[in-house]
Amino acid sequence: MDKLIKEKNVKIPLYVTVYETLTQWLKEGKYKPGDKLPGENILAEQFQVSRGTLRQAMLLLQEDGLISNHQGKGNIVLSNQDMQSNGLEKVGNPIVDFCLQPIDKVDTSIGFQPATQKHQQVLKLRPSSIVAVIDITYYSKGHPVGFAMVYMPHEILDKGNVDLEDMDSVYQFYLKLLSSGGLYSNTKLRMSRVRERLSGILNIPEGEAILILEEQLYTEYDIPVLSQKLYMGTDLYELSLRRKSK
Amino acid sequence: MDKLIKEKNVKIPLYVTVYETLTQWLKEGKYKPGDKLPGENILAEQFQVSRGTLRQAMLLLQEDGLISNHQGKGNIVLSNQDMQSNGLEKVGNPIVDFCLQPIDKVDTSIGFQPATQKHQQVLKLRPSSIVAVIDITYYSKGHPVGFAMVYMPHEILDKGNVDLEDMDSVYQFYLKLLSSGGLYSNTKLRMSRVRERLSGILNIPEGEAILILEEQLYTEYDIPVLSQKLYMGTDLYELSLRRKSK
DNA sequence: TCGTATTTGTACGTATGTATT
DNA sequence: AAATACATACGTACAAATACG
Repeated sequence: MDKLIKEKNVKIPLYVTVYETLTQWLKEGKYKPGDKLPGENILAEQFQVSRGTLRQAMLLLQEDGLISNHQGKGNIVLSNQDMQSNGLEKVGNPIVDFCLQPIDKVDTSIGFQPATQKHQQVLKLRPSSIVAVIDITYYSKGHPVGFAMVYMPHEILDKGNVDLEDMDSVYQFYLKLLSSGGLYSNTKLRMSRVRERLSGILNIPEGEAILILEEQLYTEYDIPVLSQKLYMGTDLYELSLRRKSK
Repeated sequence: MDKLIKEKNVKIPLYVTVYETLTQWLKEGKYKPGDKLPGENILAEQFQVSRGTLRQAMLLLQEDGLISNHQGKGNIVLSNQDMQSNGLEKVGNPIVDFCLQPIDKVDTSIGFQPATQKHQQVLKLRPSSIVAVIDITYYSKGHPVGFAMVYMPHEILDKGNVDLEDMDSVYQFYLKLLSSGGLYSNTKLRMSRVRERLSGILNIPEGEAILILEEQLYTEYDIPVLSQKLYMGTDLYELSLRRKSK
């Protein structure tokens, strides 16, 4: 379990390489939106894999929203490939991903405090535990546009071999966590009013509306990794996502 | 294609019934968070299915966030089952689903207009097409809390056998569409300011901030079903969703 | 309209690889 | 080192939806 952030293994399953090839084909336009892909039997033979393996690749393509499968019809290339960007439904860094202006400066600071009762709950900590509080301010063109309050069990930071004196190293660790894979979240999104402290940080008058994203991140092992509150200034953010039917 | 809204077939695949049984077991607490489920071979034998079929059921459980699979370890029951509600990542009716107060009244109206250039694009219509504009106002405790502008190709409504004089019938059709399955969306979420018309409808002063969700819905066949803009009043909404790593 | 061919969906069985305990 | 458990991969067969003559 020492590898919260693990390197990819070199071993790549067959169905993944097939999936990657097919993705490439679609990107190249070898098959265009509306086209029917060759039948699964044919493709399987072309790739020299069994049909089952090929179907695993198809499933990945479908999850990406690249194709649509239908019994009797075939596998059809879909047209909405523009929206391939990382939507909100994927774990990432919304403050950076969805800002309408490029983030060009980041300011990080870190502190430590005993776990509050809420932290004990959502981060599954003991009362004696220490929680790292990472504050991150995001700037665009010299102005603050977003702010993050990240709560992380000290243990996690500890295992990450982070230099707590080097703020850049702390921020990089945070980014690496977010992109490390195998994470999922409980996320809540709402609007609220800017209050005292935030008003100073984001340079927004008190009482103004602001977008708040609050979430807990867990590993695939169900281990809490962090809890964070993200503040995004109005008018500067547009969150995109892909929704699917149940 | 006449069945944009289709009834479920009676035929239920084996792996789905297995999945449903397992879901039931977890709900009943037969296996608790942190527990390891019996091995796949054992479960397969219990259900009298092949291991492959059982694994299809496991995949569904995993997608629901109910279990986590790990090679060599087993299938572990996860703890975050509270958040089983329909998150924003699933197609639904956010104005109703995420309002902190219960919606107790809905006011629907409908009109028709030629497809604008934008509609022609996102709804894939010809210039001569007619678009239905459905306006829906949502009330809670006598006050308007949300507003929807739904644009739908006339064709879709037509196939739905909707009584255009009966506003309740129109709204029910809209709801049925949203829950009909096999849909996906391109969704954008942002904050904006209340302007003239909306100010009157939602009874909010002009210039106030408001949450806007704008999206296009498509069928699994890549056919545009509707384009809509949802307005949700501040402080009254909290959108929850589940994010996953790529 | 009705078969028939095509194509994907479901299900089984088997074997081997790889991670964890 | 060995046992256990999930992951990958192959092959086969039939069912069900669709397309087409």
